[in-house]
Amino acid sequence: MENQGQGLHARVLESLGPAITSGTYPPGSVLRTDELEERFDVSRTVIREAIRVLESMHLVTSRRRVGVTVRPTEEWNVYDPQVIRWRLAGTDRPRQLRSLTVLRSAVEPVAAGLAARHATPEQCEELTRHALGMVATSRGQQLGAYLVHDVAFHRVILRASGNEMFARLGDVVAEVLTGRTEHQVMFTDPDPAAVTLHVRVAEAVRERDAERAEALTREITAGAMAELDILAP
Amino acid sequence: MENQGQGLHARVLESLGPAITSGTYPPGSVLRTDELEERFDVSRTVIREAIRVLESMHLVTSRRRVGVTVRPTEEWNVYDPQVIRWRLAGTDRPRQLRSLTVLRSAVEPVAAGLAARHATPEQCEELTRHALGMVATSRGQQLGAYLVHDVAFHRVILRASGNEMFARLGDVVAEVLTGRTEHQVMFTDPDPAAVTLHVRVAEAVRERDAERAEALTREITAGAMAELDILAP
DNA sequence: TGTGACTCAAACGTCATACTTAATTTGCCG
DNA sequence: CGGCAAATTAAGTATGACGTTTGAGTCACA
Repeated sequence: MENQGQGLHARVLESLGPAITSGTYPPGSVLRTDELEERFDVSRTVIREAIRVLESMHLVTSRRRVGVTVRPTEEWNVYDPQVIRWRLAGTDRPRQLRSLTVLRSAVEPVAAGLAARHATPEQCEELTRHALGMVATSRGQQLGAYLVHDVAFHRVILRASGNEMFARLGDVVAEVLTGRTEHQVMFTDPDPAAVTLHVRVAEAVRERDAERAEALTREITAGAMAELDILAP
Repeated sequence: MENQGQGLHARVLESLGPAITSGTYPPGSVLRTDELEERFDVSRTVIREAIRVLESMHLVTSRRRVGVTVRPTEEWNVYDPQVIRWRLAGTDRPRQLRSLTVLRSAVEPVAAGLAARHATPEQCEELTRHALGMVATSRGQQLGAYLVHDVAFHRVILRASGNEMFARLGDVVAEVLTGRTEHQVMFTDPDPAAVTLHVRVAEAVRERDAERAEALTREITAGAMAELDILAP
């Protein structure tokens, strides 16, 4: 992740954002700028800029005479990568991982189907390389190296789909995969069946078999959901 | 849409945002704050707050000694509702409508399947009501009324899925549906087959038949893609 | 001629303060 | 009791001063 921008306003954000998304300030809570000013020991300017950003994420609204109010959860911009990161780092990480995994299960199969139609030869090669990398690192507690290939594989699929909306979910998928490895502290090696599926998806894309690429990816995401005890849709 | 926030910074945003997303300032362009200050005849405070928001959308980066630089398209937060709205209002609206429709085709069927499992009786009732509303307004140039029911129907599906990520796509779908009606200036009444499909989806959800709800919704989104000449995945 | 360190200035970043605007509360008066 | 007006409060805006980073140009030296 490239985050952690410079500047005081970023520092304030990195404190307020998680505090809001984790429920430290539940919806309806009111913050006052001069209070924050004092708490962070920064000028009004800085606080206001941070507030503006939170406002653009629909985490808060700012109204005269009343203060900065935390908005209800349903209104948050849950697709904002920053918000996703904050929530994954917070208390409802499990819930967050589940909803993101369901999203994956909807998007990735379709993306794989499109990738089979649109992937460039270079992308096919990348795909194969990462799938083989997964095979090579799937045994012997090389979870770190495995994760790198896994993330790269899914990123290529999403990018190769040719749809920019899908492509931008690469970061989200990366977070989910990383989170899964770190969270459940995968002591065991990855499921061999899943590894094989990735290899076969790479094959299907290379052979321009959209149907098969989609179906195989559906199996992968179904596995991911099963891991989190989400009943298959 | 509830937008068009108050305040000067919002006014600046509503001018800069579309200008950037439409390519008036292509990636790599550099803006200087004092130049903007003069152009909009507002204070630095206001400009800086607008810049912070654009920065949080990954539309620009602000660097010392160099100015505010427009970032490459691939890095934009294309899921930000504001950005979506700006792009839909701009020059590459057709391209935008296509990628959003592809996203719909991935998400909505899965959402419908989940809705069949999780929808409350109230939601089932809403669904039926809007489906019947679509039937009632599907003939005789009542496109406005039809659109209202159509949007509401899809919103309920997404919300009833129980997945917050899906639920938040309600606005996006609304934009797409509205855009379709307005853009292609639908003079003709809606396709009767599509109307029927909505009724059947409502039925399937009511009867808790996830498989059927998903399959029927897939037909709906396939139709939407066909309208835009997107080859079926 | 090429390279490296040094200086300078441009542009953003931060602060302090004064003033403006709008919404809520209070309280007066009918 | 009800409605309207004034006071109050907290955010919004403007402005001048100063700090910080960093790109670019310069100059000396090998």
